[in-house]
Amino acid sequence: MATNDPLSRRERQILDILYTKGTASAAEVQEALPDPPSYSAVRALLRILEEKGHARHEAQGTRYVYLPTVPREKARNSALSRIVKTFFDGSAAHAAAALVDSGSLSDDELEKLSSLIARARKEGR
Amino acid sequence: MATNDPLSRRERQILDILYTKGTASAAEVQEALPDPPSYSAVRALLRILEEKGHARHEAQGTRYVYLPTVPREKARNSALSRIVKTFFDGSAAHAAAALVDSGSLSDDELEKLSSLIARARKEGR
DNA sequence: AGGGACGTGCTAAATAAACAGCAGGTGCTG
DNA sequence: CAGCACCTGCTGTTTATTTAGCACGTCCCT
Repeated sequence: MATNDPLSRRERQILDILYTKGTASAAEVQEALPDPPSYSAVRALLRILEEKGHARHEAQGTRYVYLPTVPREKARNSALSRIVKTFFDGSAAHAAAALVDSGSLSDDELEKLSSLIARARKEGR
Repeated sequence: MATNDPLSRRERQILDILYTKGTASAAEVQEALPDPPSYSAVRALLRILEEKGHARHEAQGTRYVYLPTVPREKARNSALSRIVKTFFDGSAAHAAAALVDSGSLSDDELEKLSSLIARARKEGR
């Protein structure tokens, strides 16, 4: 039931894979894992994640696919806010600036972001 | 020497504290730690972080202060790119949008960000 | 229907992480 | 200068994590 208890290294890695892929079978998790352990080790970890309430499985035909219980959007917001707190002295603005400065945004993306900001400024007043 | 080996739970917590505070004594780390263990346990962890090359200490008067070896800016960029990859399908733009949408930016910050984007668009062409 | 490929549940063993305690050293304070 | 408070170095033990192995079930293919 808990959702903010400390995850072990492997647990974190697996959960990240689930968030990246959205959904994954045990075999997919295994191959996405760095230094992949045995298949049954992966399954054991998945079971633990389920027990802790971070993941669940759905029967898809005869096999299971695993997925995170906490919705992606929630998880990503809390991941962002953790980073903001740790590396940007709590300033989301600085973090956003770092992303813009990273140079990985296309011209088109920059334009869209710009209009998003314009909208936020209107709403915010 | 290594900088991208898997850190254990406590190691990561401590390193995060060092990045948050910039610099910290063993005692400060201890009190910032959730569920703080004994003082000597903290010191043991700090020693491990040093061995792994993630932290170092400087003698300040008679005691030590600890600090990360990897500069904050580098660490934060790699933290950001990890999140972008995991939660935003690799799109830094989406991540930036999420930050803007978080509503935690002041009007002033929005304006500054906007002009930063304008500059990026000029340079980027 | 037999055999192979692939799935699951469970459990026990090896490895890693986390922890606390002790010995000694230094400086400060009364 | 004796005692206290606080620091460091080290080491052994406990607890959590990570892992592999085995038994069994199901589907599919020939």
